[in-house]
Amino acid sequence: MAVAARRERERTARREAILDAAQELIASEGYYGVRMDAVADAAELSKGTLYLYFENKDALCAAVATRLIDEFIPRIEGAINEAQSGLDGVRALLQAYYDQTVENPHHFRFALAWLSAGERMDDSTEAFQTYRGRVGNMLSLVVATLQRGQADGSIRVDVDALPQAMQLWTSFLGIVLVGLNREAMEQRIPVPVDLTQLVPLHLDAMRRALSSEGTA
Amino acid sequence: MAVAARRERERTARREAILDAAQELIASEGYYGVRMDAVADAAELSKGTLYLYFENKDALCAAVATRLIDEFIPRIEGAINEAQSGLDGVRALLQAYYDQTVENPHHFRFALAWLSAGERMDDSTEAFQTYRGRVGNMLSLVVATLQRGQADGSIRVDVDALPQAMQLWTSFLGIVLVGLNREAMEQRIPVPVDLTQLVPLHLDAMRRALSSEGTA
DNA sequence: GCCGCAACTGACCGCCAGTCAGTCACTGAC
DNA sequence: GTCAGTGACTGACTGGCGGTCAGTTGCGGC
Repeated sequence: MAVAARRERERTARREAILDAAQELIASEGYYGVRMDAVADAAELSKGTLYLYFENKDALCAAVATRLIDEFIPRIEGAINEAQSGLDGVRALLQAYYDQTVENPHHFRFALAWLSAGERMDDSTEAFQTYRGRVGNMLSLVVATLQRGQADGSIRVDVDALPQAMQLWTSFLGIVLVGLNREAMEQRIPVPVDLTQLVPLHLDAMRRALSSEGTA
Repeated sequence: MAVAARRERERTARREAILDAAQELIASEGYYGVRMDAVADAAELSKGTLYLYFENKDALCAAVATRLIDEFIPRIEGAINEAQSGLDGVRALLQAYYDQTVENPHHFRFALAWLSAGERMDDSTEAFQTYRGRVGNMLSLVVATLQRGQADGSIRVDVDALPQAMQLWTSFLGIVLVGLNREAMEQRIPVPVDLTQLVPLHLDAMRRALSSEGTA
């Protein structure tokens, strides 16, 4: 059936077109500002059609976030591979993740909405499963980099790589969150502080915490 | 005018009653699940009346969050004061904040919504100003504890206390965020990990990063 | 007894995610 | 050639919720 094959191609093309439209709108309006009507308009479709391709708004957003992660995981891998040691690799990983996220913060905003929404976000859809897989890939990168550092002697070996990776990643979550809204934050928080130092300070702290130097 | 004084008392009492109702509903439904109609019902008022006491939902939530912070800042201060050194004080502060937040996570969820909502949350209201003041108080506690540690020699002196406090606090944000949803997270994240270690691991990392030992 | 004023009410509005009965265009069978 | 079947698509509609405002109520002062 050549027809079925063409239908399938057209279907994925349309899906991509919807994602293009959604991604652009998210870039200009932010996750919270996007309306499904606007996505439909931009994709030159009616709103009902969107729901033939994505189960709901969250699933659509998850698909966009997956795309974004796919774009920048290779760049982060590149940065890690250039590092001289595992410990330097950790620094490179975090810095690359931060730089990428500042450049395009939308995948991060989505992850945050997911984490903080608790039960209110429907994460049972297929698009979400795919997204979760990507999050797993990111974490695997962190674990692998820690293990590399333990193997080459730059990172202390008296902790398990997996929980330590979670600590590393999770603490960085907060740093990125505040770093992203640096300017707004400096006004919002009723304390005069220069947040440009936040990332370097945190990287230093993590280096100290992870370095094999100082371990008996 | 005794009448005016009584009116004033009644007005603040009513405001407190609304806050009571809102706080209870938030505790059972979560910040995202609370509806203004439900608050009005619980307070035995009509919805319109709520808006005579609070400019909008965000302002009401900010007022509830302020209450919650007011309840537990003293307990955190107590924990800090019992610590032997500034470095121990940092540990005590974070641990106390974490324990309090696990017990009643709603102030944290609100802070998170504020931080991640960006421009979409109206933080110009008076209730919000008050709330911001409380956030400032929390941060001041962190700064003071760091300075105490620098004075007593337990914390390294080669960094400024204020930016370091921001690093400390901000990185803890992520830890608390994930720690709060520990069980859900362990299922959600596609990596088998025991998140109960997260907080102790982070406290150890911070101790290493801040300790004066190891500094030239 | 009546006026003024503040508190309060609840029907109503606008916004937006999500739905579904109906239309349209194409395809393959005869 | 035509006609029934099928999948893609449509857009008016629904429901939920934050927020509004014209109208009501009742207390205090005169």
